[in-house]
Amino acid sequence: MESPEGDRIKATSLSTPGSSPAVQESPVFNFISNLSPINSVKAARYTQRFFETQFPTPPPVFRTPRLDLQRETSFLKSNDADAASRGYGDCGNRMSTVLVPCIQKELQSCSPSGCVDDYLTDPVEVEGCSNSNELCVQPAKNVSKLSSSGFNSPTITSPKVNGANDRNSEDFMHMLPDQAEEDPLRSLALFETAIEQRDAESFDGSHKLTPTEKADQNTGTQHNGQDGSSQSPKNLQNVEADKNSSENVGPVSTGLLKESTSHQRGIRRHLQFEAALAGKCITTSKSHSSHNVTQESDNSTLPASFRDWESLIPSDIESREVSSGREATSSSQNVASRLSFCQSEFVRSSQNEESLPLIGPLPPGFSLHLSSMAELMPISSDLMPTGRIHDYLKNDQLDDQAVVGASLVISQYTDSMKQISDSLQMTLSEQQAAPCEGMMLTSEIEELNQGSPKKKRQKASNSSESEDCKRCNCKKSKCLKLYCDCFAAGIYCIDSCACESCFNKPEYEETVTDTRQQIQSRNPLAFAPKIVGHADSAANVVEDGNLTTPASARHKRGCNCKKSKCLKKYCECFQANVGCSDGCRCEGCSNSFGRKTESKYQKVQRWENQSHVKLDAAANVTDSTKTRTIKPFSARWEDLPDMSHLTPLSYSYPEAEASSVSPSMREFQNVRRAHLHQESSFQSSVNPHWQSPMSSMPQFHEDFAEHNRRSSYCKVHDTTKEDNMPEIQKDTSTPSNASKADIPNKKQISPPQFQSQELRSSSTPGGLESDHKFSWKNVPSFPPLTPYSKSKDDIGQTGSDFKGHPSDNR
DNA sequence: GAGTTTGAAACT
DNA sequence: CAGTTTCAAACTC
Repeated sequence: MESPEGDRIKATSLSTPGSSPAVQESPVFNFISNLSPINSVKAARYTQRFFETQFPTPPPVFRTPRLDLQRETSFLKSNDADAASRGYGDCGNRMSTVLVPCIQKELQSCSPSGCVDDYLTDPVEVEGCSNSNELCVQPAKNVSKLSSSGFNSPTITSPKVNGANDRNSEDFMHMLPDQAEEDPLRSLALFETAIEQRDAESFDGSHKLTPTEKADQNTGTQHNGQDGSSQSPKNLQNVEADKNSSENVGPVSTGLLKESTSHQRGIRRHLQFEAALAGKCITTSKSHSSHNVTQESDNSTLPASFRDWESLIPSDIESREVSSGREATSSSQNVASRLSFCQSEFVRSSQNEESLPLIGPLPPGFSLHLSSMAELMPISSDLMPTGRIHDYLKNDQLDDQAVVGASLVISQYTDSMKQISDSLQMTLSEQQAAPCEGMMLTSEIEELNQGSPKKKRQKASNSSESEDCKRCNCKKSKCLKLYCDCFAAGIYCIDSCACESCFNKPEYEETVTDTRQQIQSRNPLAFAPKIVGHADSAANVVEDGNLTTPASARHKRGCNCKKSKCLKKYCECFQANVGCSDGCRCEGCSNSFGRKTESKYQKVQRWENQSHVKLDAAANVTDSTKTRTIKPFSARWEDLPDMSHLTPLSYSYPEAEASSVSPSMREFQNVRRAHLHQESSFQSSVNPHWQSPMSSMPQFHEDFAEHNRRSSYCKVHDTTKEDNMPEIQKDTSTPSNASKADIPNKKQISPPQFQSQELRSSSTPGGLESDHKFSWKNVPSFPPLTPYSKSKDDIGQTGSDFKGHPSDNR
């Protein structure tokens, strides 16, 4: 555990020449810092530098393959594609870039508060540190989770404690912030001691854990080789390794770690996205003054579940939490409450602020994909009283006025903290386990968690959002195969899942990662969205008064339905509310959202024409051919809205209609949905939760919003994906033989107008011959599978299927 | 709620 | 690559 401390200290001193100015040494500053997480910045900074000096290359957690980046981006793109890229694959670059201004700021202002501000705005600097310091482990884990959606990042299982968690530090930390207010002198002394020891030992702690982490990872690797197929996941052993390593760190924290680490991690995993949103919530609502200030300050009691975001605020609070496992554990539910609360707050606020990306309530388990959102969320230092304190303390003006002013700020700070803490705790029971829009009550949640899997499932099915808030029910796959919807979606299973022997949990992160890697090795796009949609296809064109909404979204590989005729949810295309394409191998396709081939569409047209004939016999000749002549462009899905008035049904959203109509009616409505989706100018399958930057046309925003209100935010597996299809995938050129879409291809740029045409053609699966000229040339995701593009007529399909009375075609 | 059907995923 | 098996969701009764 010997470390080249001298070198590191040198490096540290170089980067922070003014690390100990008069301000920091002053009692006033100590006291103030004692009441705020300012001091943590110092530790984090040290660890960051330690990392920088010790490891020239970024930690392996940054080695997220581009594919994963795409996947992650698919979830983030809706918010901010650029930000997403910054938050993920470019995190290393980002780190390097943000570090410079941060250090510059430090040089400009040696005040810790200033540093806090810097850290709050440059969270990635913390992330760059992947080593053992508590303040760095969390960021590292955060990064790990960022890439864990790809499950590619090695698990950083190092304990969340280090040498910095010495007795004095812990005592000092425990005082914050309430006790400090009551006993400033003691806190002052403890703080000074803690600072001194941290300065001297933070490197030791980091150094201590570095080999431990390595050993830990090696242990995991060995286990991987030993029991790749073992029933007990290797992560279990890693967990043990964690504990062992933690014991090496320090006796004070080890026991507490054992108590809390597992639980905290589990909770944290489930709340990652919420934590991210919480961070964003704070950012968003920074103008809301005390409320948000308290949210931020309330971190002092937040357990690990919140630290993913909290890591952006490097603070002794973290180590305090770790050292106080009891506190962390007991408050974990509060965290969930707070986070959920903040999530909803954020959603509301984000919807009111144009500058913010539109994010709806997110499904639970988004952790793997959205944990990186925290990185995208600049944290305002305005929320922290440190900035205001800094105003008092800057220029080393430590006169009485400064002391009084700073004390006032601190007092307000602590008061608001308490208030918000109370208010947030009230939301706990309602928000904690209500993954989908908080619709489940605490009693329901408890019942759900206590009951059997079936009971869980039943409960879930009874909940109002159950239809969309899908939870797996895996029995044998251990939720480690694509059979598992959660796993396939890149999310962890949650309590509401009814799965058995589930390993798709944060505790088995490494197992999940390895499994995922294996699957990806077989199929690099196995975790890519199955539904690819061109959001910009929303550029509906009004042709001849008809809205030509291309059903751009398609199943990437296409379905292979044989008996369901693509009219049931067995069909992935139908399930995703997308039409079948020529890439589908389905037989007897009657997908109401769009059939595979043209012939079926012509039958629809015939049906439409027949309807016209019936209603307007005087104007139209009964000959359907003549009808087509009258309306030459009617052979398009876009024209289907015209016949909406001929149908006895009024459109209702799928979720609303599903439960209130008979099966036969439902299928008929499915048919109607095919064109009503066009009517609504957007496919329902287009992700209502994550607005793609590509969907820039304003008229669709309302559609999105409306759909957003009506549909659950938990449709992770189908609809969420398509709109979030990474640009690189959306525009990816796929060889014609890449029917399995296994090969990511180079980006192909096509003229907008051409794409529009192409998309239009895609909206008419099985469109007219004239439409085939587009031939998916630039829609590589749906390669023309000519062998399967045989006419539906050959299959013997009848137009009656589309008339909405297929009832049960089996 | 149990059993059946279905098609994707996994396996050979 | 094709055929088979496994699996979990969808569906039916």
